[in-house]
Amino acid sequence: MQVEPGGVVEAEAPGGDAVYGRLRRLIIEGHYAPGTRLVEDRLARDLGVSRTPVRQALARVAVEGLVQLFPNRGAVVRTFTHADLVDAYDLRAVMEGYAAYRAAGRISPGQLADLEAAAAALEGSLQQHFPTRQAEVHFLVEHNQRFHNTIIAASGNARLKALLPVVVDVPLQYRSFNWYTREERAVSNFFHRRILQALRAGDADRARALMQEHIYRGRDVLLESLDEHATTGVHQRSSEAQRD
Amino acid sequence: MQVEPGGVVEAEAPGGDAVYGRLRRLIIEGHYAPGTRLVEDRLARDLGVSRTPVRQALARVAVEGLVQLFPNRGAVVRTFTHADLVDAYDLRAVMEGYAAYRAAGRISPGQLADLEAAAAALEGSLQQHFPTRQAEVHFLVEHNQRFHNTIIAASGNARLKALLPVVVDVPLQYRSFNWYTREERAVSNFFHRRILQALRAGDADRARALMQEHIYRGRDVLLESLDEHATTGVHQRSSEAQRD
DNA sequence: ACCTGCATGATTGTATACAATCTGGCTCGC
DNA sequence: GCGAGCCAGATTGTATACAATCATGCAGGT
Repeated sequence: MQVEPGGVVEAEAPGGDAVYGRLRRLIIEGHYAPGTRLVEDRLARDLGVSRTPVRQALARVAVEGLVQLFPNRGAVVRTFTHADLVDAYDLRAVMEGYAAYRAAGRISPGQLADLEAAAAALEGSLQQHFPTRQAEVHFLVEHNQRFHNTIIAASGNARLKALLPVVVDVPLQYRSFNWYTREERAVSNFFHRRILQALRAGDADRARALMQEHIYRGRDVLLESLDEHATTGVHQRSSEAQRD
Repeated sequence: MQVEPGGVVEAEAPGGDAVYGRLRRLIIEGHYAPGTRLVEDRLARDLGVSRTPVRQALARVAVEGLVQLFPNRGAVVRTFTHADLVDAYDLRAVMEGYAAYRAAGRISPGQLADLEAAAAALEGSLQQHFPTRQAEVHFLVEHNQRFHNTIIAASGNARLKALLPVVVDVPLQYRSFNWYTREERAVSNFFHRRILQALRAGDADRARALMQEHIYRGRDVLLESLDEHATTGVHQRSSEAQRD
């Protein structure tokens, strides 16, 4: 979540450099596929700057876990094994479940309205026509993030808000499978509505349970899709770097 | 936790630079107090390297949240408000509670022995004499980390293991208050024993409950101590912006 | 007296040059 | 024919120089 132009992790951290945000976005959106070797010189040319800010940005995304750094041997876009994805989603379920639990007692009317709007946008998108598949995924990701981010913000725990992007921001390439079928999207919308309802009622336990199930469902769909396609370089050996 | 010389956050990331680990340690151990402005040139001289690796390291600790970066105005060691500490400990309770829950079904005999040893070391330290207060705190921190890290490792969730240091690694300055009184240390040891017992029995729910209470207790003691001392720049509102 | 605007010093952001290290293939010796 | 050691290319790690940006203090006008 939170992949804004100045896309930052720590709630505030506005700066450092814009290169960081650009690189982060490129990785998350899949322009550099998992397993790709990131040579500093090449990135520098791609981004139109020198190696210095590139190195900076690489160090930062490495802390987030989006790339792996090998001493004296450079950076590689992190590949996620099956187990990695399971771990990430399990953890996310715990953390966002906790966020929903806390949000139940604190969420403001304005935030409830935001949730309502995001849920409605996602529902409306089922009838909407998009020029490209990519545009559609972008739309879905954006409003889905809005929904989840609003709940996280409503939890009132700044640390949680700052930390969750690191858990959630897995390359889009993986996540896009979540909405592969219309049926799955309908199920997802169903959970959004139920979560919203629980938050309105102030039912913390139920909000958590629903959120956790919502996330677990996302995990299962993702893993099934990956197993079917079996491409996408999920189990790709890191030694094999794609040149372009 | 995990403040080893090569101290890294991502489980693997061995390199990048050693400067990162050193800077990280300096901040965590309180050599640079919260609120201190970190001028690159000065750090470079302190660490005996040029500004380049220092910048690198600053970017990384900023992602972790140990320092705040202000564009064109440099870095400042992060100050923790009362609310920040509450948030961090709440989150830690959730995450480590989850770790304990999972560990209950998976922990190995070897890991149980490690826990036993760490708990025994902490208990023995009550009768032990230390040359300085600092040496004592170091000993306590080390074995306490060993205890907690073992459980986290036993949880079998790599992502959790990689992420927790970011939540837990708050400047030592704050944490050292946790063991201010002998009584508090005894209580802490009591919980270690009970947690160990629950893990041995494979009682996941109980392990989680005990771990959470253990952490909440740590939080309370810390906050009370801080309120009493009221020094330490906790509520320090330096010129820089508070969080949202 | 106070506010505005500029000059100056300090500090960050970027680029480039060079040293250290690794990878891969080749030769030489067995 | 085959393996150990070395040489060359590529790439990372570090240092230094320079440009861009910001804070501060002072002067001058209203």
